[in-house]
Amino acid sequence: MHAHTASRILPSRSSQPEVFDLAPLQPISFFPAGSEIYAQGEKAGAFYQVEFGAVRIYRLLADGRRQISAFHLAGETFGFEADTTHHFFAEAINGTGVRVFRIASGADISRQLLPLALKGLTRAQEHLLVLGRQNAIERIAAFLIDMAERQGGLRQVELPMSRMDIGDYLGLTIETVSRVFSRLKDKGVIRLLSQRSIEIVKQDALQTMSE
Amino acid sequence: MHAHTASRILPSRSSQPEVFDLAPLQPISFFPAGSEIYAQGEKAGAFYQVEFGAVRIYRLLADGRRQISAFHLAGETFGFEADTTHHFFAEAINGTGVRVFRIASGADISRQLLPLALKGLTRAQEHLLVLGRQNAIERIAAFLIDMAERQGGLRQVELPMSRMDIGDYLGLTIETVSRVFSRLKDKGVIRLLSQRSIEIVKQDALQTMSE
DNA sequence: CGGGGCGTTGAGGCACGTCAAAGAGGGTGG
DNA sequence: CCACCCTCTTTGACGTGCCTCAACGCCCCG
Repeated sequence: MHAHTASRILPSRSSQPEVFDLAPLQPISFFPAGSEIYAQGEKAGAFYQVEFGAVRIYRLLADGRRQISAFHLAGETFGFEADTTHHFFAEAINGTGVRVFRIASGADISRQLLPLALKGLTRAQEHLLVLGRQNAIERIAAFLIDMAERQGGLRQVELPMSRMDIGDYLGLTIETVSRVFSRLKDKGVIRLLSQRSIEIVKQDALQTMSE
Repeated sequence: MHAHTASRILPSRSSQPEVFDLAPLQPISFFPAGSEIYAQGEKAGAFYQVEFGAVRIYRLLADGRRQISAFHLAGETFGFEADTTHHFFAEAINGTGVRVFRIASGADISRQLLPLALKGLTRAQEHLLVLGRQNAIERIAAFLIDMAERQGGLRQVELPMSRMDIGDYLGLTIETVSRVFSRLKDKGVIRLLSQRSIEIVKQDALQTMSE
């Protein structure tokens, strides 16, 4: 874990701020783009709250195939594990500020953690439906709607991650992701403002496609 | 919820028995094959421990496509939710005995529930890798290994669910499931003892295929 | 012994993956 | 400030693994 502690506190864009009373003034660690926050097999014992930036949680197969199980944006919490070992990798996608909450041995924070764990469980199970039973257009539509909701439901949505990340999250190749984006653009459902920023033009059409 | 309370307590085949001290003597409810334990949208407020039989947790798309997010065998616990509403359906696959633990309002059982929620979260995230990045043979191999481990690691594995259930769990059609079973049989990796019972002949080959 | 659900097998099609090449940003150094 | 370069993205042509549609087989239970 190679983190630089930030000298000043940067503002959080959190849409759902979560406060933990066990340690009110944790310092913020800064992780450069692409840097590792923790690795699979590493000892766990903390949890993390994104202050700014974005994080990807993933797992690898021996031949390099990658599945991103979750993205975490500003305000969201991640990193708690079933046992004392991390089962996944966590990396900063862009320059990312993370508040690290070390769990003091003996401390019981199950009350705070349980709702977060349950929310994560529901999210993961819903994502199973996407990966198991939806086609490429439906996957992208569901992804865009989810990203829009997590950014406050605005029409303009920032995508902090690459096409490769999106593909590895949705179980698709970068080419398929790119082609579906183009098809949605041609249909007038979305506009590509820049490579990492889209505008949802026809919210209802997108909603219909995601079902 | 149409359950018949069992008149006698049947033995659990649990490999990982879990005991909750909040209510030591819950009665067992019996659910016939195919019956609903709870439905999506229903009010939550309990959790469930399988005594015997098997349960499927699933979600539906509007057009009937189904994704089973988890199977629960004897000894396993399910049914806790992030908010007060169920996000999934739960059905008995075969005749199934379930111990229902109602959560008294105000009671704090987060200490007991958190490890279960975290284990479920890890399981779901690992299943995401299977659905997102593995092909049909790898999915079936991983499924059989998982079922074998959960039944004590024996060579003979009981599959309480239909091919359709397996397909809806692995994101495959029944035909593909059946074809992969046949290919594994032809290769001598497994033997089909009956439709719902297989023997793992080459454990190591199966392990290799699942990676 | 007969019916019905579940499972298996085959033939053909299609959605997505693979391979390849060109295009678009954006970051850096001159 | 601009030009270059590197990486990411887009687009096209083609291949293939799984799905779809169809028929048959096998249990299991009456």
